Amino acid sequence: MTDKRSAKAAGRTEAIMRTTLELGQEIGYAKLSIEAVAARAGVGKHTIYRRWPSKGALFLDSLLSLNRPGLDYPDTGDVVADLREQIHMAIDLLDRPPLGPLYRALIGEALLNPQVAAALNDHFITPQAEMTVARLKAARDQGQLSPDFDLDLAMGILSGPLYFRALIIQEPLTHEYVDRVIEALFAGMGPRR
Amino acid sequence: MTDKRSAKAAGRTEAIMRTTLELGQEIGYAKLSIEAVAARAGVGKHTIYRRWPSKGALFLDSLLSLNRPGLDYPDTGDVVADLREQIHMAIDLLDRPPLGPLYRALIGEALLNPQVAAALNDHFITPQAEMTVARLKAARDQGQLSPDFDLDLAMGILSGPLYFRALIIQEPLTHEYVDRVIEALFAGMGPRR
Amino acid sequence: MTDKRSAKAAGRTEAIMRTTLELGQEIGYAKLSIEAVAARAGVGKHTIYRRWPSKGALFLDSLLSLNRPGLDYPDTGDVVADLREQIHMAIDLLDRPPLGPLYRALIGEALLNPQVAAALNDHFITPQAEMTVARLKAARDQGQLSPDFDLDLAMGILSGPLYFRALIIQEPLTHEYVDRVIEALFAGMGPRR
Amino acid sequence: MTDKRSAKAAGRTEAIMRTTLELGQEIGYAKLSIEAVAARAGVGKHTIYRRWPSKGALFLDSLLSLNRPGLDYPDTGDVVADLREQIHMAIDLLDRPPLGPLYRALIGEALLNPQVAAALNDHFITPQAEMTVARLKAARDQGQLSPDFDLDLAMGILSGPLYFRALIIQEPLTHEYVDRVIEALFAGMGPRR
DNA sequence: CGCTAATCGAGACGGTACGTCCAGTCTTACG
DNA sequence: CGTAAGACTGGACGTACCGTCTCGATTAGCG
Repeated sequence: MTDKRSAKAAGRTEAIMRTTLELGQEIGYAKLSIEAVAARAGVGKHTIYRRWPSKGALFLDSLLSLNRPGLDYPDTGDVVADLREQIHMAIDLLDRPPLGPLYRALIGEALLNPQVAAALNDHFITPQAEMTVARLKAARDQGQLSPDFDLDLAMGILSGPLYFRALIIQEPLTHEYVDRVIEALFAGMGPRR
Repeated sequence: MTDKRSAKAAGRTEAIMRTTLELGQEIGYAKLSIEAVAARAGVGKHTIYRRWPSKGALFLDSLLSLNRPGLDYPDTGDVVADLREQIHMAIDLLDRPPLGPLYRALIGEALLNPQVAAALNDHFITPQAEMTVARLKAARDQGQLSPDFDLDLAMGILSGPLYFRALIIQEPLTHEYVDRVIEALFAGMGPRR
Repeated sequence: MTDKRSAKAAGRTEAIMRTTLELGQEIGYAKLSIEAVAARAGVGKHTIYRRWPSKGALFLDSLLSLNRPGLDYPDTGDVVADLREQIHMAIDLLDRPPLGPLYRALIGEALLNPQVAAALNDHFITPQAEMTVARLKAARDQGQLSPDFDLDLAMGILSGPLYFRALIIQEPLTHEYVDRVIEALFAGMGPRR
Repeated sequence: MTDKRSAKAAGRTEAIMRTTLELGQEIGYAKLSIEAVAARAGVGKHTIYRRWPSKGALFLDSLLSLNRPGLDYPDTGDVVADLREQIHMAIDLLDRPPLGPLYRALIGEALLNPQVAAALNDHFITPQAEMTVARLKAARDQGQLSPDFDLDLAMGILSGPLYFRALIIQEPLTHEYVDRVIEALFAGMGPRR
């Protein structure tokens, strides 16, 4: 039975993060200000600064507090099908409203602020990547992939094109594009197989 | 015969961009301010706002004014060798100091500011991608690649992992990693070749 | 012919001082804030900080911008009558609303802030005292006072009890009290006249 | 026999006041904060607020806790000598470090805060004035002063110039100046006795 | 002597204002 | 006319204290 103090503080923390997401959706991350979050949440600015060192850190935590569900990787025995399934879900969540624009802004902030980059990696990118790697490793262990299969490289070839298309080219991701990437990853693209 | 006025204006424009890069290297893009650039360049703020609508736009132009050299794609007849050559040069330029951190910040800004994103795409990303696509197309036309070779997909699989590693994972790129990506692109990664 | 820039700036300066006095009368000096003055005057905070280093300095200037009138000393030939006349006017102005409470607060601020104290002395207290001393000196030169009459001491004995009563004892000043002080100054209070 | 509770509480009260004076001397009254006093004294803020309603009240009490000694008026039979003696002592205490600056600040606070003004009057100014008045009254009763001698007026003429010089003009007080005021009080300053 | 109540240190909290920085606009004076 | 200089409004920054409010953890006399 946790103490009442924690209960109250946790409630406030949660309220701040909820308000951050709300405001973030309304006006966008770039125009978001700690001042406005504090005002909307009915909270003193210090209460926010006590918990997070910067707007980016607050925003990161707020986003991470959402996407706990659905991270788990299926393992049906068919590694290709599992990858498709999981990546389809991931892009449906991260590349579409309401989360898509916020996640894009979060990565933008990470590129400007090393602290945020480090936290983002530790709390989201790396765990996510490790799940993919783990699933691939299981497949390799089961003999579905060659013994010298390069797990990290495969992970990069799976994720990279999607991030590139979503963030750099700024075109929406489709399940079809994911499938083509997966296909290419395993089959290669010639010349002359 | 261009008038002297233009000459003077162009000189000023160049001076502003040079100062922007200087300051950007000293204090980082995030802490850069138009105020500071104007002061350092000995220029009125208005003179900057007359030329660029935002810090991001100024920064983009400043960076683009640098890397004109070396964009050209070689065509030795060996598409794999040419890709390696060109991509090695590209990452040497864009993923290492002094340009690396600035380019990273520029992409961060683009993710927060759609105008900058559009301009960055128009003036750098797309032209660069098109050169890769053009080189691949030439190879396809010469029969080195299968007729249904998906040019855009290949370009995404070449660039994506590099951007992913550099920007998201934030690990430095190596020639060896580039080579492994190229290898995988054409050969595929199993299962069972 | 003064330039237009000064005209505009001067107008703003005056508006700020007027607002300061308004707010000062409404909520009192202690609760006055630069923030509130700026908001009410429709002016950026920086515009105030550019002109005055502190709330006290702003308040001092604002008050001094008012009481230019009526400082002049009469000289009817009768030094006692002239002192009465002038001092009555002074206390009517400085010890009664609307100025009284503000002047009291100004002196309070001066006691807490040496910069304000110095400015107050230079711009009000000393000039005022010098006028009294000058009137006394004229009287001495005309033989109405003894040649070794101590001008500064007399000025202190005239002003001191009034300030003491107004500020320390905090009882209102009356013309009658002024008259008794003047009477005592010249006649002495015994023992044995 | 007072209870032990009081003993401990009194110790804490005393510690707070001691800390207040310490900090007041180090950084000045203006920069003093209840927060800082509490931290330095190792005491919760509440413990201070439970005892004093404001910074000014705390400071007043802290100062008053010091100058218990030396308030007593001598009565040697010679009223002039006694006044000199007592006033010399008073200015030596109140117009010189370490107490001088603090006393000055206290009066400044009183001018900004009516509650402090009232408390200062009740606990220091009035008792002190009454002692002077009492000593003068004794002299009058003994026939050393004329029967219609105005006691309050005399007190004002004694104290006023000293406060005026110390607080308004901000020049240090000297025994010699005190003597000249006393001399003028009794003898008057002309014109033509 | 043990128990209820007060007091305490610590410090979180909502709030106000601070003094600074910069954005983006506007004005003036120079060349 | 374009410019350097810089004043201007406005908004947010991150900090400092205010005075209030829990928290447990000591004490306190009272039963």
